[in-house]
Amino acid sequence: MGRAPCCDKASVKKGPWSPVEDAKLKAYIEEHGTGGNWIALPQKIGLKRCGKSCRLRWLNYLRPNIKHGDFTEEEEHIICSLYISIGSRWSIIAAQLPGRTDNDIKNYWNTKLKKKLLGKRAPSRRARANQADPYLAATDGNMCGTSGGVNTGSSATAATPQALSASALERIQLHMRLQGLYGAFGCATDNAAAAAAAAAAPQWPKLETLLQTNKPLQGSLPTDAVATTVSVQQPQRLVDRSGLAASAGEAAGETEHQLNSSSAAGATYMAPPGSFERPKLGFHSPSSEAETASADMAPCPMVGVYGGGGGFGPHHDELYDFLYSKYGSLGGGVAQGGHTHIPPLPELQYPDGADEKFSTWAASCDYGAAAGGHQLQGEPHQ
DNA sequence: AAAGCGCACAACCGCACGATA
DNA sequence: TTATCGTGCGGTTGTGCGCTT
Repeated sequence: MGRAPCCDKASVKKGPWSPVEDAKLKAYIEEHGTGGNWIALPQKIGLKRCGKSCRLRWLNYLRPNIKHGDFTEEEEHIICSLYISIGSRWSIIAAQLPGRTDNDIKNYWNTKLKKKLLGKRAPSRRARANQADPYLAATDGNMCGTSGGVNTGSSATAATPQALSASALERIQLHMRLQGLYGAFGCATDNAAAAAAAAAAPQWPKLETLLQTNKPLQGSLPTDAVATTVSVQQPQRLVDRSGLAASAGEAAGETEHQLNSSSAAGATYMAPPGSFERPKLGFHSPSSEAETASADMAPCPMVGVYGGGGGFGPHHDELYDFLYSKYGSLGGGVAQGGHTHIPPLPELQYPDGADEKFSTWAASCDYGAAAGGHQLQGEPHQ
């Protein structure tokens, strides 16, 4: 059974708002409020607009104290941190940036920040219309399904065993880039350089650091967002943005190459010794939050805290499903789900001297590494 | 000069969810 | 309990502008 449309699409005006329409809407709402009914509002004031359109226009452009224009570095930093933590929950991110709207942040992320941090250019829409998704192509269709249509609609779209959303992949890349993981683990051929790169990479602090510099965060995040924010390490050196940007820029090409080439070539996320069971993702309770806050590096909540319902949202589960489906049958691990076609992978090998750093990362990462950690091996594996 | 292209931003679309009758 | 409605959200598309070729 379909839903009735929210308005008569034949009789509503679409497209850009005129100053007259803006003035009407603004004047009415400032005097009467929305009346709790956006659908009825346009009729009341004689606008040939859909109620949803009115709401969007008010929330994004007409309501007081809306900030437009350039984002500050601090804002960029918060967006980046929260994106890594909670994914594309723009409304939650927007709640941390007074005056910014979710739409604004979403656009800013998609058009500027993502490119700045991940160092990749989004394919043009023409290109997107004419060619397969670059990641799909680069990964033999196994790494992620992204471009238009694949992941349309609800954010709760379940990941297929072999598909990873663009958002999830971006978060892995971001996290890895910020952690300097590629320097530490991406290529085992130069351990000294890798260790140096890892040492130079920005570390991730516990929640208080962010709270101290971003007061609105406190008490305003939904439960799961708080949990996730606690669980994921915010960039520690809030002062080190230039370094962050620089390392992001420097690493961009190389990282992209490594990720793509390793993925494309049968890539070796290397399973840790022992089984790879899929732990249940769960909330980080307030009590465990207090517990983790006392640690120098806030540990991953998936370590030992799997209880309860909820979770870290579709992106986390999606990531885990992907990893699980790909490597669940390895190393004597559980073979649920019938993913028996997964080819055997080489034995686990940590690069010399990297195991300590890797386990640190694995313990503090919530991308599915908590069950023992996974490693992106730079050397292609066929 | 003009066509092609990329980018940024505004707006739309469809779905999920909660409230309510 | 179920159908309907309104709202909020995230993903996608449309469009105008500026730069490049």
